[in-house]
Amino acid sequence: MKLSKTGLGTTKLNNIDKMYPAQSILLQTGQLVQYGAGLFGYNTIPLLVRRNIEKIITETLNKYDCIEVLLPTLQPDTIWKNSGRYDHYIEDGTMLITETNKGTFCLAPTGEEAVLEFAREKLKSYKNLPVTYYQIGEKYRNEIRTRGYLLRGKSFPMLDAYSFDTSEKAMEKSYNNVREAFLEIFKKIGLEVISIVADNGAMGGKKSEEFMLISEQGEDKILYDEKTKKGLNTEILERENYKDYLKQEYEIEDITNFKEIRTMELGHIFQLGTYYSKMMKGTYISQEGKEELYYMGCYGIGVSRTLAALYEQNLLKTPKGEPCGFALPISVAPYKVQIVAKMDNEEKANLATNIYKELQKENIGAILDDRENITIGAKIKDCKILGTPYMIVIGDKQEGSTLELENIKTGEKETITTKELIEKLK
RNA sequence: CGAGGCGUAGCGCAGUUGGUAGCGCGCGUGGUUUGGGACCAUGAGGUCGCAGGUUCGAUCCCUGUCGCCUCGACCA
Repeated sequence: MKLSKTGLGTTKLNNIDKMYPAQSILLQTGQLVQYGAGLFGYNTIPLLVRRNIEKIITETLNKYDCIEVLLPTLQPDTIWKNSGRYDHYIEDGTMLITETNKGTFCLAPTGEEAVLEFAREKLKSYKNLPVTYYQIGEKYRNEIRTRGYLLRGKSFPMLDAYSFDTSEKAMEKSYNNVREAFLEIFKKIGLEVISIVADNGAMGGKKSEEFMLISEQGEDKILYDEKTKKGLNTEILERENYKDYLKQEYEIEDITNFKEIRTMELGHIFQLGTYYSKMMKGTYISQEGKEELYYMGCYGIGVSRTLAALYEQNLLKTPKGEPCGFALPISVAPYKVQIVAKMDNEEKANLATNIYKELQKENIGAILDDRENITIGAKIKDCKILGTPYMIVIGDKQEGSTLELENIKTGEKETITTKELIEKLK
């Protein structure tokens, strides 16, 4: 990507939001644009980071034998009336609807109804099971109160997955399969996420766990024990028989050593049992020729929330402690290296352009800062604002074709040839 | 939905004890610059969120309303 073609100018940061500094920088620099509470437009780099997160999700889930599908986000109201959730979601204002002369349509806040419609078409026999479907799609929730910009919005991309099984035991197996996949996904993205006991709601079903990132910016309060790495959402304590629940399902007997910390919920998984399949008549024919209900599980990852968490976690600060940008992990950074060059010097401009072309040839994402009439100092600062992990400066100090590569996060510098650079970033 | 805060130029903010507005950054033009956000000159850009009321006159006072942010409640 050539910076001169992106429409991005330089922006001096000022008065950064203390609560969410990284997102504040994204907004000030035009990388995110806010349209209203919980409604955002994405400029190119955050969008590509988001795609990379989605790519990690899909590749990992595929590896774990999950099947990618796409369900409509605009759905006829009938499927919500069939499940019995229509009135509930309308009353509490969560679901957005559109009235037309052909009936009422719902913007889906979640996908259980739609996926059951989908499953019924094909999963008619025990021979078709088990199956775990998943999709990444925009979800719409008219949140009463949005929070933390991307952390809780009204329109947001979410990964939602649903497993279909013939028995409780099989459901548990599918659940654990997705659970493993989720842990792998967060690890690949570069976020240290813990899984903790969550409330499984009024829906019945046995287990439910949340994938939490420990962060003061989070809105959840959990009790966590660092030694055993076990934790639970404090909402559990409101249940009558929480002690039995913790003991039976999670082998947690004593929580006196657990400390209260704040976290961001990035993922949530549930064993649903037959709750939805009963309500929506989701059945298959068993080996004995009988009609039986699906055992279901459902699983979600908030993609935009994960994106926001990623930026916030990789915030850079000046020596004085002022936020000044971020350096994204190489696994999700769409552009690995930024080439900052003195473009008014033909020799240096050519060197920069050649490196850029070589990297392109090797399919390594690179940014060439070819904007004219911007001082090199400003370009160097801009590198931090875009989140590029590595930087090459071709300026007055440049001699020959040996390059100086700087790791933006650590500030470490090394001299390197173009060949070595390609090897390193491949 | 309860409580608090804030709406003034693209962004961040001043300000007017009532006489229709400024600063920094950014943006345009000309020139000098170019290694950790350069400088000079010059220029453009605002129904002071919206609607009523009080007043000779309201961005400022009053009432209402909308929007945004935070705390709480809520959160498949």
